Amino acid sequence: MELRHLRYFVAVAEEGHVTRAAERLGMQQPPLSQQIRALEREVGVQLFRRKPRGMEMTAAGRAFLEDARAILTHVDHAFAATRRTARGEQGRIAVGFTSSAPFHPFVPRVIRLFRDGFPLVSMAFEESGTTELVDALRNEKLDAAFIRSGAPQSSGLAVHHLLDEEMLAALPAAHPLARSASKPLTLAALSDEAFILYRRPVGPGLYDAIISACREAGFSPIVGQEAPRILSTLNLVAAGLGISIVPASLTRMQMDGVVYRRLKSDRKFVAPLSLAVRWSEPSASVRRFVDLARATAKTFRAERP
Amino acid sequence: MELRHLRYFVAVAEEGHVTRAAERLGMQQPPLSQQIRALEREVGVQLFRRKPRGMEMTAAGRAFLEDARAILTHVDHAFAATRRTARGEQGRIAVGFTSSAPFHPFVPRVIRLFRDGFPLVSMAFEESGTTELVDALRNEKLDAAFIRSGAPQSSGLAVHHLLDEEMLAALPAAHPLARSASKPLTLAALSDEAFILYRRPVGPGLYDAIISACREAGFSPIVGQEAPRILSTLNLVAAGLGISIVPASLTRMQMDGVVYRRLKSDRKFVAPLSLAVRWSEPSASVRRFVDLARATAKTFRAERP
DNA sequence: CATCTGCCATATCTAGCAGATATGGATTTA
DNA sequence: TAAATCCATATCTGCTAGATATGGCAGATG
Repeated sequence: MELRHLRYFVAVAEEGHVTRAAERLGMQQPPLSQQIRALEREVGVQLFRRKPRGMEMTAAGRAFLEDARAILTHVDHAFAATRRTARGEQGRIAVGFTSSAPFHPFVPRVIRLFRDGFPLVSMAFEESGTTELVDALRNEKLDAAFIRSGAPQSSGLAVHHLLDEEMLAALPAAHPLARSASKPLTLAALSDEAFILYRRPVGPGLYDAIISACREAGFSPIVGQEAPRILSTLNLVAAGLGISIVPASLTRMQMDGVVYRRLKSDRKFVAPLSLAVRWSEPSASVRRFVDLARATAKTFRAERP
Repeated sequence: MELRHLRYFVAVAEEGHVTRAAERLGMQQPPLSQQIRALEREVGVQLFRRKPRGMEMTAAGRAFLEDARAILTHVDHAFAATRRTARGEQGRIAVGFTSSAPFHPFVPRVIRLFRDGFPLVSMAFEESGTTELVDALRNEKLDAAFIRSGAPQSSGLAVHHLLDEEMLAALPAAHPLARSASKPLTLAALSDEAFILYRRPVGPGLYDAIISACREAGFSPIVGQEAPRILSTLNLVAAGLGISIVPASLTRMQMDGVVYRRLKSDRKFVAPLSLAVRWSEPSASVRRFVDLARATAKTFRAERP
């Protein structure tokens, strides 16, 4: 039993006439007659009554016609869906991001654009620290992740740098350095402060960037507290336990008791935002997502140099 | 593209290994490899990644696997459903009956037995006069009908006699002849009465039977009223406009103002109940229904001779 | 490092069968 | 009654699915 039997059966059922059905199928009547017979023998049921002027379906034939049509339609739909999947227009993508990434208007913008462009691709989201995201990528639990690392030393992953975000000092509102609103601070001015930093094993990217920048400014920062999430960091600053250095997009978070200050340094002090994916054979949907993110980043950077 | 391509694809997808899938399918590895290639060429999508130790599905391949499985399952179900239809275990049957037929316990019993025995056969019901039922049978609107005729002269129909039902006189409660409860009436005793009869074009079976019996008793009945339905007949009797002769099962209808009397005659005065179907190629479900009705009638007659 | 094993791909051959062609039988139409 | 219509059966032929032979590559083993 093959699909051609179903195609032949449907044609004869719809025409009610073997010769006309054969024309429609582009073949001769006798073999079509024989194929219908073969089908009846295989099902073990008489599907048609032969009349002097055509064929009339039995009740069993009518029941089979419904199924035959549905099956042939399903085959067409299966082909189409498979092609859409291959083109990245359909499928599933699991995206992760660090806790600071969603504050940046870029990330929601990429997600919106992707959803608008590929409505048949279902998206799942996960928020975690960088280390966990990298593991999840490796384990194929996630397909892509927005992270704050410039270039983690992770084999099997491709990290696409998207953009850099200015880093600001986050100070307690009552801090003396919080008063001069218009003058950027030097890092050196913070050398005696207790720093509240994002926990390194969770977010190595930001941690390392801050340490490195302070080293370059001539001091090793006093780490007073480590916080498990970016929001905990700001909470501790608001409580007056110390200062921190955070990506500028965190200012979108109206946090009482925290004042943000720009930083002046010899080299632009920025936090990178990158998209990490596995090197090994990304699906077409993932490739589409990466391409869109990179194109959007390019546009974003052009809009605000 | 044929079903065998789907069968081959599913086997390879499930085994993740061409050689093992070929064994499972009872063929050699090279032609299976070629057929998978042919399928990929036809869909225009890479469904597998070839690895040194087996095959790994792409995202498109995974999408296609779901569809392929569903299609193959649907084919199996289509065969099974078609066979069930041919055996009369599935399908549809439209049954009609005259307005007096459902009062007989036999009819609901047949319907219940059929429903219990063939739950996959859907049933539709229609109530009408005999003439209309016969037309509907001819027009293939109905598949079977319970009628009151013994043997209508209708070409193309087969009429299966099921059982006979005693006829009773239906009298107004205040009628003088209503008083002697235990003695059967002779038909001759009703010769001066106005008869209320079921309209002949609607129900020729009962009408003719009554006229014929009266003729045999030596008189021609005075037809005072004709009624369109059996219930109308009893309503007019209750109103005192005349008497009627009705099948005994009508006594199950508790009608105020009507008294039923048995009739005494030289020949048993009965109303037949028959099942009519088309001669031409009844579906298996209809054949099943007829067989069940006849077998049930035989049982019924044995229970009450 | 060389050799072996495992596994898929390509090439060639052969048998089976789908479709073409010829013919026949039954019914309907003119 | 003859011709037309329409499905069925028989025979033939070309195509392709599957069998067989062989090759290439990667990984495992000694």
